[in-house]
Amino acid sequence: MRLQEALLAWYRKNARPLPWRGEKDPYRILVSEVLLQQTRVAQAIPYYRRFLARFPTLEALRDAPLEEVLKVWQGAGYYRRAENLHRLAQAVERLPRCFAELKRLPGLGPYTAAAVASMAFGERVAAVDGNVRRVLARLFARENPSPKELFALAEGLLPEGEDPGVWNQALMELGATVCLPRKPLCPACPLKAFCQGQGNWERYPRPRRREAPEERLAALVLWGAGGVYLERLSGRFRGLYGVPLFPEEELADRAKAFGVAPRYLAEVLHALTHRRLRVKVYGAPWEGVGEDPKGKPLPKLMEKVLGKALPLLAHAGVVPFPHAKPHGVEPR
DNA sequence: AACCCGGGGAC
DNA sequence: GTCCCAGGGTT
Repeated sequence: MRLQEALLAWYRKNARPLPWRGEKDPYRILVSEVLLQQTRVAQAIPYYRRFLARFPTLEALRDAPLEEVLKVWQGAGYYRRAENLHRLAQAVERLPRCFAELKRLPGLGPYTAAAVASMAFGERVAAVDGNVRRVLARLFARENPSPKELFALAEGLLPEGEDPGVWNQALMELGATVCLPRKPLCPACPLKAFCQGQGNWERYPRPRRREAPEERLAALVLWGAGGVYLERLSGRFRGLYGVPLFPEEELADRAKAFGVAPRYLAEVLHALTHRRLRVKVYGAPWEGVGEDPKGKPLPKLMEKVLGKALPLLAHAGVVPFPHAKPHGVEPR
């Protein structure tokens, strides 16, 4: 048990003071864990505060319209998380108290269910996130450990008679602050005496790279009375709002469907992890009634698209919104 | 187990 | 540009 004591002693001294540290309210723990899915701590913190200020309880979240939930989530990314959280609030009266049942809730996989079960309810279950995966891969010198193997290794490390929630957090904290992906601080590591990957950290876990293929899209900015045409997006960015976005080759069909003759305005590049989006932005005056995009939850890509299109449309003689001033984009 | 999905930001 | 973040879901 010396390894456990070493890590816990280190954690007590070095744990970062995060807003959810020591939190016992299961709902608040749930919100923090969902926000932290594939999201860095520093980015999640302001959303955590904002979300709980607006939706302090499961009931408050349940009674809120989805659009408002998305609005609070705007900018955090992975908007399905917000949808799932909202669905979850409407599906259960209160949060289930064990890992197996938590895992059945929408948006809760093995990691989040284990995190909530251990931190909120003290269940003795290992939470394996990206940090823990890296720590364990190095500690046990595994190049490509499977989720099953990682879970078994993590279970084996769970200390007796200690708070499993604290232990899980300690392991993650080590990965987040010492056992770093690129430049691990091995000399400062409390587990260096136990680490089988010492000196070969770059082998564990073996990095696997995937190429991000390019996707060619077109966006159509239609300017009518009162603003631009916005629709609820489906597929990518599902749940948020934006101008029509579609494969480039569909431009003619879409323009015809709207009865407009679009002209090319600009090109926007947007990189996701697995795709590089190359978006040609087209604009056209439009007969319909548009909206002010300011009040809608928009993904970053749409902010880029509108940021380029609106000043150019203004230049083309369409009346812009007061706030849609050209910011740095000079029309030519 | 393998693969797909997806926003953002640090570097 | 690359990498990966306190992953989830489907096949």
